[in-house]
Amino acid sequence: MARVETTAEIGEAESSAEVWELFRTLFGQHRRRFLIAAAELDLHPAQAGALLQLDSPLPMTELAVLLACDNSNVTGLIDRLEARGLVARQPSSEDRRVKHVVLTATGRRLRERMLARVGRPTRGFERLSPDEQRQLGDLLRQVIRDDAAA
Amino acid sequence: MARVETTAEIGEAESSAEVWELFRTLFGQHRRRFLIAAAELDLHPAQAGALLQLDSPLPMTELAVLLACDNSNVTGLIDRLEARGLVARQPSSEDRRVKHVVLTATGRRLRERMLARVGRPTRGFERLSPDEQRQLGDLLRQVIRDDAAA
DNA sequence: TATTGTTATACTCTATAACTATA
DNA sequence: TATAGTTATAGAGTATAACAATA
Repeated sequence: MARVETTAEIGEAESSAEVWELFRTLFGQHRRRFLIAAAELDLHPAQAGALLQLDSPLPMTELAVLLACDNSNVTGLIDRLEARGLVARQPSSEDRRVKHVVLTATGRRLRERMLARVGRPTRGFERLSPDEQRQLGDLLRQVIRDDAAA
Repeated sequence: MARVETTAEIGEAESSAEVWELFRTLFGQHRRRFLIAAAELDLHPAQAGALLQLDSPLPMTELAVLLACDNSNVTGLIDRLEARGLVARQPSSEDRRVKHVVLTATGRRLRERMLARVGRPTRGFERLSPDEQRQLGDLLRQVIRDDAAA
């Protein structure tokens, strides 16, 4: 394995733009894995995305926010998942306008198969030492926290 | 701002699965930003994705690989981008079966507008100290390298 | 009045299979 | 024979606008 010089060793400053490019590279690779995994399970990308979001029941509107699509799309999307027996609509008892989308047992199994493909760390992450895992974890938590800060 | 205890301070081991979950969180946020940015520029997600890939000219087939979709989809996708004057088909001089997709001046400008929305680091990344930038950069390069290792 | 979810419409995406041109 | 790209087709995704039921 070739030794890779770090920016620290070279003495150059690492810009946030450079780090962002590395992230975009990983994003792209993950997106391709996601699309391939969805196709293997006969799910369209949006369907696979919805299934992954449904860790717990969600109102239609919240699903639309998470999928970053219009409310009206969710109706058809859930119609088709429902027709395949993967989800069910559960009217809310608090607000009769709201319907919660819930995974069926079949839906949960399919979600698990999807997670087996995209929910596990890649080799690159697994090969990090315990100390590096901790470093990376701390840095990512910091990024997520500061991204969320209004 | 509340102080956040790190795993190091707590003394627990950080698993690669935990780190992967943090990455998936960031991936979801980035995907939503991407979809919103594409909609703002009147681009369908696949069109925006293609534009971003076209930093340099690419054969149709390679674009299909990068977009993780069937070859036949790229034909229609590029048809529509071409109809909007964003890209052009350039027959290869080496292999007359191959066509390279090239951005027009208009296409480049639109790509730049897209990059202005998703090609810049988020606040969380910008707020990392120079030392943290270097740490994160080194860790991500290591992950990308080991992911790529056959 | 505002919000949740649906419907109707028009256009785009996506995979499959069959095809043409070139290698 | 194999590969690059296209065409045709069918089903799904997507935004917009208009709508009913509920808040």
